[in-house]
Amino acid sequence: MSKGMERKTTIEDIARQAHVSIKTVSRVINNEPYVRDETRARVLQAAKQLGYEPNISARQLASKRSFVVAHFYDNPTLDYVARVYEGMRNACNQVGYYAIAEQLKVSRQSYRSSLLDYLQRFAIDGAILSPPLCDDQRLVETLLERGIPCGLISPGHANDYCTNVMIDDANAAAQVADLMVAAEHKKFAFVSGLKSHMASANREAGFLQRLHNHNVAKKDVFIVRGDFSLKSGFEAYENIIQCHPDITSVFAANDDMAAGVIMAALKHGKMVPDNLQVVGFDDSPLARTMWPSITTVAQPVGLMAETAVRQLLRQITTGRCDAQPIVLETEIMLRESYAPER
Amino acid sequence: MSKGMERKTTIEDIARQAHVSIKTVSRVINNEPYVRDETRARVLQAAKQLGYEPNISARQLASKRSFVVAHFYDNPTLDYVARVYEGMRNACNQVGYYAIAEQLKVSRQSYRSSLLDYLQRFAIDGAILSPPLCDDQRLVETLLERGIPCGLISPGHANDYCTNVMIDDANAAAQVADLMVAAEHKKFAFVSGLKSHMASANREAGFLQRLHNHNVAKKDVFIVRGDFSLKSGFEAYENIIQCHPDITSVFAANDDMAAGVIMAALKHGKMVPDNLQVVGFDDSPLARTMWPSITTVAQPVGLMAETAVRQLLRQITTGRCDAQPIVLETEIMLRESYAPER
DNA sequence: CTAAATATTGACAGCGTTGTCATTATTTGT
DNA sequence: ACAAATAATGACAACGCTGTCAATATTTAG
Repeated sequence: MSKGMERKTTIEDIARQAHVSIKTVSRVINNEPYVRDETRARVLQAAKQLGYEPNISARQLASKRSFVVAHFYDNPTLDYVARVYEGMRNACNQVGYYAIAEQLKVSRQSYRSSLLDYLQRFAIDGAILSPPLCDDQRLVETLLERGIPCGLISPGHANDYCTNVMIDDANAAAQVADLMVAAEHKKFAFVSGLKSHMASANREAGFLQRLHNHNVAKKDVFIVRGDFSLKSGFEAYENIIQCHPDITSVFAANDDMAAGVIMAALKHGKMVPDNLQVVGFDDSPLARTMWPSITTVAQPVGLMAETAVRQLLRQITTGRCDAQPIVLETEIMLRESYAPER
Repeated sequence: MSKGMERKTTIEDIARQAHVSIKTVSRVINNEPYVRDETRARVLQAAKQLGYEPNISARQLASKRSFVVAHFYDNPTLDYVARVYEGMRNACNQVGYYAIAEQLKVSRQSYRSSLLDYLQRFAIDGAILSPPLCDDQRLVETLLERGIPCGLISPGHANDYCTNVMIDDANAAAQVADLMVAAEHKKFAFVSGLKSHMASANREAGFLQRLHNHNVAKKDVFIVRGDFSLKSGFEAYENIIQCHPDITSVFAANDDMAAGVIMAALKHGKMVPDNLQVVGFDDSPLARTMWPSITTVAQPVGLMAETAVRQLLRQITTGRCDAQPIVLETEIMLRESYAPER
């Protein structure tokens, strides 16, 4: 039972070694003003030498801050939640914060009271909200009212009182158009998602606009409405091959539909990418797993979360909120479903 | 800035209301002995009435326990990690514990020292290990040496000094055999995973044995080796249809390969499930997303984690370890790729 | 050069809980 | 009924840190 527990070093140890009071050490650790540079350096060195790690519990207890940032989500894929969590952890770990995740079922009547319960039990210093929660005005207000700053990931509209982090869907889709045109394709199809989904609409607009810029005629672009499901992608392609069998290039608003397109193509004897190139969106696990693997637009979900948390922590520290949306770059993951040389 | 923070009730408030000392309240809260039943009831009632929630930080600080259980994993899918996390949270939340997750890259030389670093920074009361970490003897020993009890999820071999939670792969596969035979199929194929993967081998054995029990002749069962990838499932079926075009029933050792089988079938004009029924294993998101959706064996990953944590907490409390493996039930998720009536 | 302003530091009291140990009931054995 | 055991309770000091406020340097203004 002897837990090789060599006592962890405390502020007091540092204070002794640096010949200052524990309060001064505390000031240095917390980056507070009113410490002479020379003193600060001495303390920092002692801390480093002793391998000091602050005791979070003591901090929480004394300061009444929780050093916890929570991610509230509703019903995205677990993969998405995990990526957000990882990004949050990256930002948190460096500065002694904790990240936690909590599902909040908006569909339930009582969601607001269950949020309040939660806040009662676990004090949190900040909240990260992902779609669809980030677009729930009431929810955001509830949090802000209680003095909890919020970071929104991919909000439909940027909120003036929150940190906002998003991608430029239209621009990402435009890059896909560039790619397809560069590969000398002439006839295209776009498989859209539910029209209520703002991002899908932006992707469609960006894609069409850029094709237009490349002098692709309207008649050479076919648009099919899907619902983000694999099956709807399958049906979309059945539709496409029937109406426009000469289409060689399909861009789907998400990866599931892209996979459906590929399967339908397979059924009709079309080889991907030889006879048909397909591009998706999201870089979901399926895009990697699929065979052929799917070329897709990767959203930097983890980085978005990391960025949101960083900005949020800055806001917690300074007290000032910078609502200027931060737009992160997407990346096109070139994989098997797209062949650059034809 | 006024954070509607109506002061939370403390042990002291309860003590006052119940006319006992704070220490007695502490005893009740922690379920310690040496409290008269009548007193206990009085305290409990006061606590309930005041809506008491223990202050975790203060507890941690005073008791030097962390009330944290960590999940260490290496490289499973994020989906898996998320499910484990959810299960852990279920077990933890009820009893005031916290769950955290941390990736530990075994491939890196320094993984052991990075674990020690981690343990240095975040004291934890228990660890949950999932494959492949749960089979790393050195890792487990390192943790046990430091007095940290471990719970293993799906270990290759049960460890006598840990909590072990697993499923019965052979039995689950046997149930699949029952299902297929019940649907009056006569010729079968099994697509295996990597042979180094113990679970895959068990699934194969269980499946074959049960078919044999149903008087299916050896010649009516065809085995193809895959590597868990979708592509290998695709190739497996190309192989199957070439050698035994009359096979109507395929069981794959995981869902990705099952999806590959379905795609290959599609290419060859076979409709699923009309001309071919396919069953997978794992209940991965793909099995739900796929069209047709895949009938598969669901591992209760969340429940396994929850169970492991519960047993682990019991061990932390009592100090005694019950290494008797806990075997949980799998569930067959009937979906589109299997048609019971033919 | 001196008073006032400001920068820098430290003493000390909590934060809400648990651990230790002393104290006071209650039960048990004879 | 009495001593010895055991059950039940409480007083008080940690735990490691931050907040408050007083004390002491140092700089600035006049």
